[in-house]
Amino acid sequence: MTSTDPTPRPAVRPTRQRRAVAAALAGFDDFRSAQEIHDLISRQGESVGLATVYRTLATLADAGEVDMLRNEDGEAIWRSCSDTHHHHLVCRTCGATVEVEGPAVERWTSAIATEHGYGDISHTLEIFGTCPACR
Amino acid sequence: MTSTDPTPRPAVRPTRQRRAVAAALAGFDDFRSAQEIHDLISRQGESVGLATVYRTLATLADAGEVDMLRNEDGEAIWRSCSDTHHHHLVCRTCGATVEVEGPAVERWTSAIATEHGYGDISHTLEIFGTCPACR
DNA sequence: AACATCGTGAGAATCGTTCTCATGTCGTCC
DNA sequence: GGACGACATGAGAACGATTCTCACGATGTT
Ligand SMILES: [Mn+2]
Ligand SMILES: [Mn+2]
Ligand SMILES: [Zn+2]
Ligand SMILES: [Zn+2]
Repeated sequence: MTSTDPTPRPAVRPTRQRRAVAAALAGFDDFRSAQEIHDLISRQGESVGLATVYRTLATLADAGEVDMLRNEDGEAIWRSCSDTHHHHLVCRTCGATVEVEGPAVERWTSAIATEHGYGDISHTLEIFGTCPACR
Repeated sequence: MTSTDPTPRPAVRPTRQRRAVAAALAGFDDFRSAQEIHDLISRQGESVGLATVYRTLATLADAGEVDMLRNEDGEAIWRSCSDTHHHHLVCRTCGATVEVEGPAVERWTSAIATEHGYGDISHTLEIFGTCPACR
């Protein structure tokens, strides 16, 4: 009783621009803004419109291939990530990022939510600090 | 060996505008944007400039009297809060908010940070869901 | 009352992000 | 390989939240 493909997605075409964004993402470990990523690409000689960078990042984020979070100024920052649920420990100074997991925290959030009658839960959790290299 | 006042703050003057913002904040429990708060004030017959609303909210946030967080669109939203460290369980539909505390989570975040050599830690944690009234 | 300082507001300016739409590219079927 | 419909791109305009400017008002202190 295997169900048929439930989502006949329009199919994402492999374009030069998308490859450029993917390549840029592969080149750093910390979180970068769309504009920084756009600059990185330009500096590598390629040309990709800023709007396309935004569109591509949004697509990748939907697909769960990149994480997007907001810095203290509210700007969206992005980086490629593993495909499992996780959170981040981010250096406030240099941006160095560690992916962290915490089953206990996951359990706690859903317990709290249930306790108050909330359903359909999601959560955001980011830890900021100063990394060993920046102390 | 009591030290002298380390911070001779300029003293915040009690103005009509600041009272209006405080009164507006007292009128709701959920998170609202600066513009919504500005509208609330106007609707109550008073007139306070939008820039002043922003300035007052920022001051109150610095003083720890209001919480500011960002919704999924990155907009800053605000509400008055208790003076102890806490997090929020927010209804995605109506905004109903519950303040929650979790000593275990606090311990976990600092443990994780220490484990990776990070210092001077802070963190953000928000839980979103659908409240009982909205299910 | 006079003065120094702080607060306010209207509108301009910022700036990240999204939208428009004419044009380019991809995949597919002949 | 040419034709075609769908998807993708980019330049610039448009948007929208937030901040800045600066002339003017309010506060509190002597
Ligand atoms: Mn989690
Ligand atoms: Mn906490
Ligand atoms: Zn660092
Ligand atoms: Zn609700």
